[in-house]
Amino acid sequence: MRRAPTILHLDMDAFYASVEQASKPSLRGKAVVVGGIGPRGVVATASYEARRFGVHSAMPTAQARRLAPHAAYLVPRFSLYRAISGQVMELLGRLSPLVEPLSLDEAFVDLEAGGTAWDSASARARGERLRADIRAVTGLSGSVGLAGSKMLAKIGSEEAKPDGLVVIEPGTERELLGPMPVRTLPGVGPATGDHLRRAGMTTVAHLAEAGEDELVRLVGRAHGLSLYRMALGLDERPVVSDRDAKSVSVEDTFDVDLHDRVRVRAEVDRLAERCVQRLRAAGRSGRTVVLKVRRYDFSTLTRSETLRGPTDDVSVVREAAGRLLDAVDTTGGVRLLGVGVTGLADFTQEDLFAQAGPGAGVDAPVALPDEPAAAAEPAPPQAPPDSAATARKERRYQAGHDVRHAAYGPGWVQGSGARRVTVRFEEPGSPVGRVRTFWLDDPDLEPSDPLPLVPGGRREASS
DNA sequence: TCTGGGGTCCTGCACCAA
DNA sequence: TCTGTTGGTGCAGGACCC
Repeated sequence: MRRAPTILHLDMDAFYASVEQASKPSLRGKAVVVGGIGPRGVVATASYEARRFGVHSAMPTAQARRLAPHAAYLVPRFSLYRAISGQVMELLGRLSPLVEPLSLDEAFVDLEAGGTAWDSASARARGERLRADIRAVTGLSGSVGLAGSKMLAKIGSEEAKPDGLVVIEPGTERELLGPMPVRTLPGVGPATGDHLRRAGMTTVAHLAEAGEDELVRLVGRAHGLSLYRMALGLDERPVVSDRDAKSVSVEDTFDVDLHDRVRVRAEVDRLAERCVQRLRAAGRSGRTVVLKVRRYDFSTLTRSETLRGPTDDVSVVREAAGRLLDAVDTTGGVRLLGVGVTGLADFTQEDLFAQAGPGAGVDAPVALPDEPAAAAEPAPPQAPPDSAATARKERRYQAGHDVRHAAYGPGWVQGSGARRVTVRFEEPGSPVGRVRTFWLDDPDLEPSDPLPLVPGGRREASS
């Protein structure tokens, strides 16, 4: 535990929803829900306006629609979020070489390692400057926590939300943590929280009082030891940049359960191909192939097979996934399928050995399927790419995505159906725009790339 | 109400070899 | 040779995170 609050945690406020509000003037101040909009979709992010109706992340979208029927429901645009995240991460990189991204909208920064803060006052000044720079460059707000450890910095940014900054002064940790619910601590989710509650522990102070031995007895060795230290406010985990991925996987939930075994096998093949594409794009190979099956009753099982050496050969992964599927009973229906690869390496052994299974190994390289560019990013959960013949056609105009009309200019899809698409013509810097409806095959209308949120691309931030 | 997608880490068990 | 121990590896499942 360091003596100055020089670990910074940044958390962008309702990130996906805020990006959508920034790029669509008509949605500012309105309830916006971003996530899967199909029958089995869940909410990824809700704007603060939508949260007032009780909508929150991970809630089934169908339930959100009942709570907030008038909200705007939009499909995520990951390529845009990634681009904006890149701008934010670049600002963090100016503060320190030690930046640890946790996701597109969250990161830790070690200010001391960057020599940009050494005490409470300098850390606070850096944090406020960062928030101003993020606003100038992206037009969005982020909340900042500053403390002597990662755990407390994260708790600080949570307290600071929305659009604030909180410094937790070293020495005040136990007093601050004591009354907080156990769920505040990282690693305590619903199951552990319930477990602890049944043992009579509902606050962090209860955990500190219980002692190490009791916590180890309750939740296991590794978890118990770390839980006890966290409860005392002790957290020595360093900020680590450049973490290597340990696995690559893809999965799809189907709008309707699959019963046809041939179809299930075809989906597994397709997922294996997508998985290998991602693997290759990352320049990696993997040794263990994992098949995931979620059945009609939501019971989930995984089966894995370890090869003799790492591979990035699509036929090897496909064959292994197929063998794993052969050993799984899918009667009753399949809700989700996934294929993943773990045991990642930077080389392959395909040239050295023929891998297990007929048809695999040292034969000619197998061409990857010719997928559209959009396949490089996660498929929206509500629309597995070929879940229905109609999906391909309608996917051209997903709710929230950008379009351009030859006469009316840039806009975004407000909705589509009955062979028509409704577009609102506005852009980040414009006033609220007007709505017009077109035929799906209108030649003057086409999908387009997102426009920058801050007019003129980006402004230079202070350094 | 009816539960996404992409990950990480831990635990327990089986098996094998020294 | 048999038995018990220990440690590594593979596998499956669970919990958690964003």
